[in-house]
Parts: sequence; C-alpha cells; structure tokens
Amino acid sequence: MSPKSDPLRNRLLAALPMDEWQSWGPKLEHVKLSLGQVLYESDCPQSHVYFPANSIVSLLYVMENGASAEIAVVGNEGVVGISLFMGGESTPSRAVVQSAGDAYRVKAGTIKHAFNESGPLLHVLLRYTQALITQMAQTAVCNRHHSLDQQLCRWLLLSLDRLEGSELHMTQELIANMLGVRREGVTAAALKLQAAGLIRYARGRVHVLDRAGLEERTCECYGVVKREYDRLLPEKEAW
Amino acid sequence: MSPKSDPLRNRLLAALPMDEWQSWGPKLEHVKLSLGQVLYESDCPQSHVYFPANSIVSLLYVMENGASAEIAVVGNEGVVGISLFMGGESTPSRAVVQSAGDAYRVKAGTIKHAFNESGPLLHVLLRYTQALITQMAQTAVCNRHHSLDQQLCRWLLLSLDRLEGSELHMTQELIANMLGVRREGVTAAALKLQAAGLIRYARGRVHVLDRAGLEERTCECYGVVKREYDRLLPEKEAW
DNA sequence: TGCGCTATGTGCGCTTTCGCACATACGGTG
DNA sequence: CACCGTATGTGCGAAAGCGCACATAGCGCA
Repeated sequence: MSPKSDPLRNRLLAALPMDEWQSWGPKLEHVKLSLGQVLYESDCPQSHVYFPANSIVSLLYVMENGASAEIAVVGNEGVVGISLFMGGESTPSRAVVQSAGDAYRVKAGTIKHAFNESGPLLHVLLRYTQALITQMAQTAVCNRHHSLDQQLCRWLLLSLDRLEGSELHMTQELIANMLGVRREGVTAAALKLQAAGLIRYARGRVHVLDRAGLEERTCECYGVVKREYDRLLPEKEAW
Repeated sequence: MSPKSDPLRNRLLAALPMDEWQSWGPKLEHVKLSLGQVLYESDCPQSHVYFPANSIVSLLYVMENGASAEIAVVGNEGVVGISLFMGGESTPSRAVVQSAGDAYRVKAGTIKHAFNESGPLLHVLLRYTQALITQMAQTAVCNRHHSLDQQLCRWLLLSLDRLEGSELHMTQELIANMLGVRREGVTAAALKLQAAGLIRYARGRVHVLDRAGLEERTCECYGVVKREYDRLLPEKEAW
C-alpha cells in the first residue's frame, strides 16, 4: 500500500487493533476531498463518516442571516460525521473542506450497524451527548454573534425548560458568571426585559411572566438547541 | 416509590427499556444536590455520573485568571459526567449545581464496566468525541473572552497541527468566516503578526515563521485543546 | 502587455461591552 | 427597629469590533 493511500495516516484508524482491521480495512473507501467541498449539510442525513488523512474539515454553523462561525476543526486526528454513531443521524451544522487532500470513508449503514449491537443505555447516552454537543456549539456561536439581551433570553429559557414553575433563584451576579459577562451588563439587559413586562425580579429571584415574549426576543440559538433536544430525546417513545 | 424519589423523573433513565431497569435500578443512588455544590472539578477524576431529576447543573470552564463561562446546562433531560463513558475519565471543565434538588447517581466503576464490553472502534470514537467536545467548549469560551489577535493565533495553530508543513492556503476572508468576525479585523490582526515576524502572507497563503511566537501570543484555549487531544488520542499506544 | 478580478489595506463614525467608582435599596439578624 | 451585608442601579471614559466606503496591489488570462 503506497503512503498516499494509507488509511493509517488517520490517527483514529491507526489506533485500531490489528484484528479490527480484518473487518474494517475492506470497508474503507479512499476519496479525494477538494477545497470547499461540503461533506454534509446542516440537518441533512449523512451518507458516510470521513476519516481525513492529510485534509482538514471545518464544522461550522450557518446562521439564518447567512453569517457563520466555525465550531471545530477536524484533521487526521479525527472523524467527520459523529452524529452517525452518536445516533442522531444529522446535526445542525455543516462540514466544509478547509484544506484539500485525502480521506477515507465508511458508509453510514456500515458504521451504524456496528453500533446497533451495543446496549440500550449506550444509545440513550450517546444521543444525549449529541444534544449536549449542539448546545455547546450554539453557545460558541451565540457568544460571537448575539447581543447580551438575546443571550440573557436564551439563558433564561434554557434554565426554565429544566425547572418546574416559572421562577429562577439566581442573582444577576451569578447569571453574569454563567454568561461570562459583567454583572452590570446583566442588570441593563434585565431592566429592559422587566420594562417590556417579560420578567419581574428582585434580590435573586426572577419570575418569568411572558415566556413567549422571551422566545420572540431571543436569537435563533435557543430554538436550535431546543429542537435538537426534542428530536434526540423525545418525551416517551422507545428510541 | 414516592414521586420525590422516582428516578424516572430523569428523562434518560425514563427512556431505558424495562429489562434494563432490572440491572440499573439497584445501582442508582438517590442524592440531594445543593446550590453551588461542585460535582466534579476541572481535570479531576469523577466518582459518579449524575442524572438530575429536578436539579440543574452548569458545566463551566474556569480560565486561568478566574473568569468563567458556562458551556452548557444539564437538567432532567441529561447526565453529568459524560467523560466517564466517553472514555476520558475527566474533562477540563467544572460541574456546579445551579439549582438545588434531587438527582440519581451511579458509581464510576459501574458505568465504565458497562461500556468496556463494547468494541475497540467504539472506544476510539468516543474518546475522539470527547476531544472534539473540548474544542467546541473552548471555542465558546474563546469567543467570549479573548481578543481577535489571540483567536487568530489559536486558529492558525490548530490548523497547523492538522497539516504537514508550515503553510496554510487560506484567504483572510475565509479565516474571517471561520472565526465569525469581519475580514478587516483579520487583516488588522494578521498585520500585527506579520510585523512581529511570526507569519508572512500574501494572497491566500500564510507562512508560519515562528510557531513558538504564536503559542506565546495566543490564549490558554489553544493549549487546553491541544493537551486534551494529546491526552485522549496519544500517538501510538494501545488505548 | 494590459485588463480585470480578487485579495488586502485604511479611514471613520457607531454600537456594544468593559472597567471602575459609587449610589441606592432590600431584607435578614440582632 | 436599626444595622449591615448583599443585590441592584447608574454614570462615566476606554477599548474592541462593526459596517461601510474606498484605495491599493498582485495574479491570471486574453
């Protein structure tokens, strides 16, 4: 096998024990990735997982207005298309080739089959992990592009979704810590929300009066995260 | 079982099929989480995975200067301590209780044992996923707290690590897209780096002249991500 | 050789957020 | 009920980044 077509150039593949190679080797397809090529589109079913050799792939989130932010980079240390084995099938981000080169890929069905043999707990946890990853990615995007006001709305809604009732026990100081901003900034944003009649608060208690109003005022990030959680972790159905 | 001590309040646990309950039920320990309680500390071995019932836990990254940013929130839809089943054992973030309440936990050894039965490919991919997650988390932190100059250094280094040689084919426009900033901002930052003799560039080609210089100028985020990748995906050793 | 496209450099006013200093106000404790 | 600690409100000037407009400059192709 010539070095140019050696799957071992990918470190994940290289890490597989010899006996695994018996089965995985024949399933790998060598492909050339060209600059700008899109390996998967946001929310679309993915056909393969890609193991880059000397290419680089960017995972990026494209916002409704077209602006974008990179969430992560993948090179020969990794794999593109984790949602296929995480169980979610797709993700709300796009994978674009940032540096042309070689890669190896495996069909979606093949990789999924390998994981379907594992237990139910595994599947539950992996699906959850994918939702969590979406939340992290969206946090990064939101930090970059959206106003403190919008981020506060997002934060309130995400917290509210995880609580019974409509009251949060949380000082502005604490919220500022969570969002990574100044306490004064949170004060200013909270004042606006209160003036708009969306919340009411005092000394470490925040009452959400108008949930729909918050949803209107927040950025798309909240919805993206919410929908991913709902999609990946539905209320009851058997997964 | 009274509602107050019902593990089914956690949606992940609720999603397990009945026959799984036979084995997992007895391994769950009911615990009260109090406000501010730290479930695990950055880079420390984690003793349990926690399934929140009506409590909320924040995952946050604490920077060297003490400033912090929340990476994600976990409530009854999730689990705290994914690194235990991802294979990394620890993560560079901290888990803090944001809203007191009940949770159920399982000993680290128990959960790890359940996963050790699965195949090597699974383990490789899960470990990689954890590294990727760290990169996303750090992106979020970096977007919030660090200057464009530092972020450009981080980006160049992360890309360089994934390439042979010291040249990047990438216009400033493209880099701006990746970082989610204006092209002019990248121009300004690149000029500074060039003036400092760290890089040289022209029309879509960037030569890195002084890698150590970039590492000095970038924020801690690069190092955090790099070390996590090195730790989770070592060059050769059998995992 | 010269034209045109694309990449890069620059100026300017605006907005958001920061850092700091300090004012106010609620509420639990003695 | 008075006090004090903590929570919240406010007013600066400074800095970073944005949006826009436009200037310059290198490379490829006719």
